Amino acid sequence: MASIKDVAAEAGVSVATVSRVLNGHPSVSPDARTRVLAAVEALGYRPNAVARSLRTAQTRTLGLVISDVLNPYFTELARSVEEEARALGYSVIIGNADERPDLQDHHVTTLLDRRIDGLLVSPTDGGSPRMLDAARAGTPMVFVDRWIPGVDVPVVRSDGRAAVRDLVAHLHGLGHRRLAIIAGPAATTTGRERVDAFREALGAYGLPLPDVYIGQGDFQADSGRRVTEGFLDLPEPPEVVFAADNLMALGALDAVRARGMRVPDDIALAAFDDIRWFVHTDPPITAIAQPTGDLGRAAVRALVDRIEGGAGESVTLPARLVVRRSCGEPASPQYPSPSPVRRSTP
Amino acid sequence: MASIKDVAAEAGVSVATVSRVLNGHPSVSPDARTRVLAAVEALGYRPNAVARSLRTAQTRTLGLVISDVLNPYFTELARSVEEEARALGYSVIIGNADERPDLQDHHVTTLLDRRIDGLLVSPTDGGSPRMLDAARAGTPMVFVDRWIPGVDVPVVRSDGRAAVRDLVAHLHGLGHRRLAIIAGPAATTTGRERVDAFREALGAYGLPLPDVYIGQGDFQADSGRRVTEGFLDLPEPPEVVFAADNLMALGALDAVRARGMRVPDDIALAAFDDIRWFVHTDPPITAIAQPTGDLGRAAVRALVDRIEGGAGESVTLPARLVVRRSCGEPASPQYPSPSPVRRSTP
DNA sequence: ATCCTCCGTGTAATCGATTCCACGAGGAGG
DNA sequence: CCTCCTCGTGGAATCGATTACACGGAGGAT
Repeated sequence: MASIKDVAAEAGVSVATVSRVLNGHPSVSPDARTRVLAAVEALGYRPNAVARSLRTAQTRTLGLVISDVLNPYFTELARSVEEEARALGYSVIIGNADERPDLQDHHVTTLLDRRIDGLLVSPTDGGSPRMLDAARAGTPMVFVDRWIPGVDVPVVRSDGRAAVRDLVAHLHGLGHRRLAIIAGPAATTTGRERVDAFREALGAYGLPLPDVYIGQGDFQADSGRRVTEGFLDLPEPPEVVFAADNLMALGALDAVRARGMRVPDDIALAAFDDIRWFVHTDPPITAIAQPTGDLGRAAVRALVDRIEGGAGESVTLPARLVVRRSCGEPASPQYPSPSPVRRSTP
Repeated sequence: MASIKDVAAEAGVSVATVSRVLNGHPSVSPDARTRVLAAVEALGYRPNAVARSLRTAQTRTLGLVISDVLNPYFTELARSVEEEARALGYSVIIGNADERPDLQDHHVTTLLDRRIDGLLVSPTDGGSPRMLDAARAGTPMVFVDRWIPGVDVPVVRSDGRAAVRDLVAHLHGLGHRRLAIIAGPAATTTGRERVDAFREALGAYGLPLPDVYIGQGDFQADSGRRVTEGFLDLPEPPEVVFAADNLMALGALDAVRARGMRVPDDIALAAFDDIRWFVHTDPPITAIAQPTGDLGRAAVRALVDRIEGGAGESVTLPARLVVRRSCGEPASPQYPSPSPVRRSTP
């Protein structure tokens, strides 16, 4: 593959001049510029990004470590991240942690070894040593969706509290009183927060959230299935199951169906994270939708800001409830469904 | 960040010795080895992959350019590719083309600029100049899922012909005679092949595939919606719609529902590419499933083989029909459904 | 005792870019 | 006519690794 030397030889100038032409420096004569450009064209030359990165100590690359690519929420996040990064002149390398701390560590390490300019992380656990070291060492970093308390890194996330209150209001209005939740891993902030928000919202109606109605999941479909089976085996099973992510909702649906029971007649179902398929499931699933695209874009902007010496501001965006039929018929009798319940923040 | 020089200074040896320890060369005294390792530990040193790549002219990185990350089929493919690559000591950088030739070109270019060791592509179109140049220049390359005829590059894909025949047999057995297809872009091999296979299978039953029953889609949900609306507006609408990918099936479902019609009573639906949600849609969707994970793994093995000087063999794996309820009740009366129709290749 | 062979180690070249510095030519100003 | 800038350009250092080559010392063979 042609190098800058070949171009210089072909154009009859020095490598310095070639470099100047390629980087748009002003002091190059029109003549030299033309000859260099012609040589570049003739040789099909493309600058070696590896060499350039070594010299300039920047890669114009962002690392994104997500918890699970198979989760549509994260795929969408990844897509918006790449899009915004591209618009700002950066590339993105994605590392998929599959909810496994060891894999997360592996990806953080490889990304750091590649000297990415900044790191976007949705941590799977309390924080791997490698990640904390990097944060402390000053690697530009931003947490997205999930974060690690006590680490001084900007966080871009969405706040589901209001939406969870709306959901509980909706469920209470439908007459449901025994509500259960399939929680995410306690090591993640989203795992804990969604339970807290749910408990708090229930409290406002004087409803308890007994321990047996808190199932421990891991954001994967299988755990949703397992936990739901446990709920159904209870002497007094819940009337509603709220899954803390879309994959666990899928598992819950599997479990309910395997018993020959029906949603919402026998048991109601709601989920955190809205996905396109929820419109077409049987029945359509009521869910809390995050502004995923906005989250991804905001995260990239915060990170690039940090890279360029800024502070990198934390951002919190509201989630919203999307009512469908999986919790019982909404007030308005027939499809198309009424405008979703929304809480107007005063 | 500490460099190899710092480690050398700390350990009281030369950089050559440090490098030898790090790369496991035999001629290093136990004493030197210990001191180097201690220095590495003390400084938290990690080798700079950029510098290493420049010197060795290899990055131990594979590029994967896929057509659409939001399509679960490709996410699953990407996941299995990364998994296998990791097992073989490679990293993967994913480029999402969003079915846009210009974006595909952008990613191929950036990946090549980074001097990835090999490229895995699922081409969006007839082949961008950049890609063809790379193939001709000898960049190790493997096509996966889709390919470009006439280019001398191994292809790893699945053959859906047998499964399509099974599908048509199933549909014919259910009494359907007017079958339509939502095709993918004609520029892609999968776009053309699925139509051909469908036509051929219909031919075996003496059924025609009139042009009005071939809708032109682009593998995105919107096109599925649009094409289906067109079908429903026909004086004689089809009894079955076969979508050439899962996103167009989603669009078709949207369109049918918007008309207040029902699947399969008013119109039957089948899709290419099975996804987990198809079990829970209303109704569960009959689909042709590709062995996605195997495809991804085989593609990586073929590519790494090429990188290491081998020939890189093409691989074709069979797809299979998964019968659900979206085309009408299957022979056996009640859920759980009977074993899927399968064609035993003689 | 001499010579040859390893073995462990260091010096320096190298990969492909960027960029500081120096230099020569040419124009402007005194 | 001499001096001083400016401009375009080239030479060479540099980034952080790997690795060919040279070298000194130890040990074995003769």
